[in-house]
Amino acid sequence: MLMRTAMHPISSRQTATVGRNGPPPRHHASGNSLDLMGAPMPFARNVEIYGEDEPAEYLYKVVSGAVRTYRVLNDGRRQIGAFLLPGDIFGLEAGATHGTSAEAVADSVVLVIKRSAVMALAERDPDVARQLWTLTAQELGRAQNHMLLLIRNAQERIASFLLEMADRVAGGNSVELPMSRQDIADYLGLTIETVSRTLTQLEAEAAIALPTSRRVVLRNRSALSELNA
Amino acid sequence: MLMRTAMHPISSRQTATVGRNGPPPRHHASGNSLDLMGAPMPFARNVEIYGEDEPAEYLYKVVSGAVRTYRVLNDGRRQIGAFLLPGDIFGLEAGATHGTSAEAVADSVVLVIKRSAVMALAERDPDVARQLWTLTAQELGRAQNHMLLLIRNAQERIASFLLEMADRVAGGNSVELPMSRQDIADYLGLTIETVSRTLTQLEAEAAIALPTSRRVVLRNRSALSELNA
DNA sequence: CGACCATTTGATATGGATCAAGCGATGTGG
DNA sequence: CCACATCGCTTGATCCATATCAAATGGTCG
Repeated sequence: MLMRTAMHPISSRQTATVGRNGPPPRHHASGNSLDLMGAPMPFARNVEIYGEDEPAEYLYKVVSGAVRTYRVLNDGRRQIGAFLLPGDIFGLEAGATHGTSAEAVADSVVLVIKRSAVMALAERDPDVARQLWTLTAQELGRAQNHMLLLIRNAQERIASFLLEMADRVAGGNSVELPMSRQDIADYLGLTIETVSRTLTQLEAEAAIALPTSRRVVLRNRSALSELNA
Repeated sequence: MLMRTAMHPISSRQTATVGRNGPPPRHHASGNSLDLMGAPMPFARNVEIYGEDEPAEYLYKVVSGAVRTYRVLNDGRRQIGAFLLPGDIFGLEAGATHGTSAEAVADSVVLVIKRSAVMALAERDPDVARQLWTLTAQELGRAQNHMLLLIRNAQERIASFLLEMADRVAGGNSVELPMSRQDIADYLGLTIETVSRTLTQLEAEAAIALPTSRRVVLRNRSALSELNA
């Protein structure tokens, strides 16, 4: 059983992790307590932002583009745990090292925030501590939902994915997907072929339209919601 | 696709949730900062400890027996997210409500701890706050591992499960499983038949022995570890 | 002993993986 | 600016792991 999956592509070679190149220049960004003192940093498509088991020196917030976090099995099978979209925070760890790897799905800009600064703040301010905890708890909730997703059939997984993306991207019923079919497959625990076929099938059933391969129009949300169970 | 699964059994009727019956009498238990002020409470096999979306008034620590946390899809499919064994803490939420349901797998004793007390403590003591966060982060790590599990084949899932249980139960190579085949199936995203067949198959391959259906002897850990990938 | 429940085993069906080829868009070098 | 190589996606044919349906076995409790 060796389901084809992206065998962590070019990324491992063209790594551009912050930690290795030294910290980015400081920069002030006003906003919520966790938006403090971050430096915006560009990452090209498929470039690694951090690797599993690397020391968690920074945490991150997506400004533009999209990011995937994932883990890889010995034999190369990849499970994408989350897609992060603008506004989403990622790479926040309670422990010393990252539990997943992260890569830019498309050309992206990411706010890079020093973990030590936030941790020091949390030490003194219970509200900040609570926010950190809450962020981790939300990620846990997402992970638990994702487990439920992985026991459903292909149509249900795709429907769920499309509804999720439509809700998060906020463009009404028309969504421009930032990720490839392979990314979707590795997020949903399916093969690229099954993803493609299922999308075609949903189009045939008039649940969606596919003007281009990356653009999806939800034509019948309630049909998708029923699949979403 | 309606994979048979335990349709949340008797439990919903014979609920014995703490919140509904009023708090248990106070009782002092010495130990780590989170072991404070808990009252031991017995739960019979298959009895609900708390339900999804119920207010999280208490957190819990297994004293003896075993507990399962799970979520259920509309159509009844159940995904067990974790088995909790003696020493494990569960039901700790950053938000106001529980994200999963919890039931006793076998007759169990559980330490019931008032959440408000712990929260108040965390407000003043950054170390306690950090511990709460760390506990949630560990659960997140488990959930991420579990997602990886769910994309593997049946043999790999079973092998991984057996190694996990053997490590946690700490009885050398011989493990008495507290849970039924149905529980295992719902934990691994398989059917009860596939679980049974795969165990039989591993026994035929001399990787394990099954003196009784609940007792598993690991005869060849390295064979199992290879499957564990 | 008999009823019940959990587990195993057998036979068959099927959803999604695998293997393979074609197609359209995008980018590159001549 | 066009021809060609490349890449991502779709479609087709077939296979296989696991689900499903069904029955037998075994262990437990009254």
